[in-house]
Amino acid sequence: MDLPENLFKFDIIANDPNTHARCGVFHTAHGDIPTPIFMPVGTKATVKGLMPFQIRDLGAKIILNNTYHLAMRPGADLVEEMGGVHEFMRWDGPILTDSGGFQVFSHNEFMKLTNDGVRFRAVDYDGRWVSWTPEDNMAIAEKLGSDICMQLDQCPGYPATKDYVARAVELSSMWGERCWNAHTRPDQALFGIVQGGMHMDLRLRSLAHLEECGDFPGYGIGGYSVGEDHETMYETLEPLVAEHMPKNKPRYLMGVGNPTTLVRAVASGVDMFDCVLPTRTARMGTAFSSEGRLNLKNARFAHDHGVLDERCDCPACRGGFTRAYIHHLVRQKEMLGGILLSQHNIRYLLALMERVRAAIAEGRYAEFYRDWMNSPAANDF
RNA sequence: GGGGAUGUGGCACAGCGGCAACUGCGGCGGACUGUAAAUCCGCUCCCUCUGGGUUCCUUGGUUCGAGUCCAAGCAUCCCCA
Repeated sequence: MDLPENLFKFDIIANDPNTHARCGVFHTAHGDIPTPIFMPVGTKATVKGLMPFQIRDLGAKIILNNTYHLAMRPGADLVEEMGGVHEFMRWDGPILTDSGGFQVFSHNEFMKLTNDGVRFRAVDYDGRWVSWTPEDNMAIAEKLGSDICMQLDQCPGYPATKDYVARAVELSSMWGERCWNAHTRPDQALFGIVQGGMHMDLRLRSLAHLEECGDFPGYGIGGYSVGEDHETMYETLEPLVAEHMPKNKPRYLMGVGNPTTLVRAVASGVDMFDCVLPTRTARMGTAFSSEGRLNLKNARFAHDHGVLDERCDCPACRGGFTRAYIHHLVRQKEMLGGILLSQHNIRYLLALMERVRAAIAEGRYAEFYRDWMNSPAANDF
């Protein structure tokens, strides 16, 4: 395979003059990723309910898969045998695989640290104990063949004692180094992950260690949106990103998909986001809109002739599917309801990010930010 | 005409002497942030609501106490003529 010369380079196209926002392009073997960007989540090698061409038509440039889930089912060897995860799921654009650290550590009662890794129960599958080292995790990621893989990390929840978070930072740092040393696949970028909870000193320690142990082509920012309120998150997130993280590398705020948080985090200099929020809430009957969130299950939509959002160009809105119809689908638990809403919500976030990029490119992000914060939707997210 | 069965909250069902009454559906609302999630959680007789009032086809009875037992009536369903 011929690898492009600019592989994993991050070209910054514009820096907003009044905020820390920037727009750029990150180059991968399966295509360029414009930033800032939102990445739809397709945990088990599928964005639930959507065909790859539909995901592409919504404007998605990169999607997520999950190493842990795919390792459990159908197994990394099988995916490799089938030609890698792109071929397996028939998506030829960039793919980022999350390590599974989030999953492993979200069930603390079924997890224990070992000398060189973790043991945990595959609670969502057969419940058996699985042992993982950072090296194992890299081997799986390489078999899957994603364009970007994430280091194995420990994601502490909130609230957590500083001591506990400090240990998570130590462990994540050590694992980041081991992942860096174990990772060999040249067409796959490995991102380190900054942890440290709501403690600035721990965040900086985590970042410093990652910078020492390898030349990561990008950095994840983990351990936010784990139960803390928004202002608590911004207290450390904003200075961390705006003042301390390397400017020439993409910064990926993991697990955040609230539109208002996206807009604000971009102003601090975040480049990438992912979140299950648009797709999960879609399947549960919620639509994102310029009016805020709409719960399509509500009786008030039963006779509503309007589309989900007049300003939206998603298939559901372009197709003229009324709120009344989608209300009916959702209430009857018809598959199409979740499918239409998933497309709508993904499009909502991708369109938002398109406007974000345009605003940055034109040097008017401060204005965009102000307008967003004054919009009716801003307070509802 | 004869025989049998059943009547419980919007619907379907449970209940076999201590019940404002199990459960499911329906209805109303909420949650969802690197997907254990097309899931989960409330509320759903009335009121002046950490209490009170009326309920289980109707009426009467037995009992400290009846949706539950007895009697009569009404209604519905099934079988035989």
